[in-house]
Amino acid sequence: MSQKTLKNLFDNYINSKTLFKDKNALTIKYTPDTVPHRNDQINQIGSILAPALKGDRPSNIFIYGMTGTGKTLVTQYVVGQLKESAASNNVNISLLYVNCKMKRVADTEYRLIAYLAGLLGKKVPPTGLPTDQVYKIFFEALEENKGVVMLILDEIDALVEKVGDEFLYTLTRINQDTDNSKVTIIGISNNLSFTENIDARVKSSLSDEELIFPPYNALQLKDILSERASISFSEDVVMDGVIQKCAALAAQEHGDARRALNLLRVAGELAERQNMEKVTENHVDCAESKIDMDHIIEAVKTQPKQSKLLLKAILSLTDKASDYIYTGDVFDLYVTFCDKVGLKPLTQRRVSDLIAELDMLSIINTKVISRGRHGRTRTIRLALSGKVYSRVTEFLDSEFNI
DNA sequence: AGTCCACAGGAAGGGCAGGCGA
DNA sequence: TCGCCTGCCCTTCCTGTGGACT
Repeated sequence: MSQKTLKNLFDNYINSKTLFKDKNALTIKYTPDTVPHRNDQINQIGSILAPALKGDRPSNIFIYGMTGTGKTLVTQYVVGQLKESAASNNVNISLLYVNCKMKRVADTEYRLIAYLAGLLGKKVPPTGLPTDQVYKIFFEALEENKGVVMLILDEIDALVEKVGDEFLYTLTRINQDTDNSKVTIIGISNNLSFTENIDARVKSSLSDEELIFPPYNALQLKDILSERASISFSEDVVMDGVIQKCAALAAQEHGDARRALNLLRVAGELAERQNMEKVTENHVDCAESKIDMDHIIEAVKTQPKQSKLLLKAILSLTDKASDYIYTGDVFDLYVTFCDKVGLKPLTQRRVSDLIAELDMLSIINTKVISRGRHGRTRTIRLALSGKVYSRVTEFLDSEFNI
């Protein structure tokens, strides 16, 4: 592209009519004024938390539901309203919200407690202190804090899976071990069978109250989308059927509202980029494959070098063999690749874990099988197809000159 | 019925970088 | 500076195992 045409492109962009009024309303950060189809849950959580307004400690709550069923949104909505009422009645309520999946922020016990202490205004170094020291700092901060503290632990299942449930036990004991503080823990989990694997003591105190958020159906998704679309798009931009299609696609995927909103937003962006005046169903189709593709490509790009090389070995083998390939073959080829690139190969044990990680990311599909005399192993198959496959191959080829 | 393969995957611990207080 | 602490990545060592083969 010459520099002149690039200037034209920018000029065109500035002069083109934008399809969006307020794109924010289609992102997950946006908190709407009302939450449709969640009245029951809002009222339940509201009545459980209401004692906080009189300075009492509400029961702990545990909330389950698949991604995009409104758990976080509803919780933040209720807690936000509660805080407003508290403020106008001169009651002190503190909110501590953490997403336990946040990388490098709250993905270990130490970091979680350090982050929480930070929210209460106590600085804790990112590393270096013994864990009990960090707890001590956090507890002191709680004691100094007059009033009820609402501790919202979002995606708590991810953290427990990673570091165990010990920290939950410590947290649930806060109210017994400290004098002034009144702490209510609100746990939010995507995993419905989460509490099956945690300590019984933790379980009983953590889930005083349990709530399950059912998936949205296509009609409910359509309502949600219509409301957000009217805020975010200019008038008469979204064609008939677009919202219905987004809702239907997301409903197939366990009723995930986040997915539905993403689809609509990306469809709008695609239409805008093509200088179209309307968003059509066709754009939704494109949005669907774009979202999936971006997700995978991003995952591949952010892998460490060893994983990328391993993936390259898997790609090369699947090119040749039409059927499954096995851990042993992959490891051998990976080692020769390492040799060529001048990288020290990892052990088979470690590679086995890396393969499991690639499986978790849905880049490959694996299954543990027994081949009788030929031992137990994992069958590995690429989970990429078409455009995604060629983009990944392209990227890995440019990364390694083999 | 017993053997044995080729790994899976758990447990423990080493080495490193980053950070603390003394 | 030193000793001690952390998380993270990795290795070493180990036990477990489904089913083809003997």
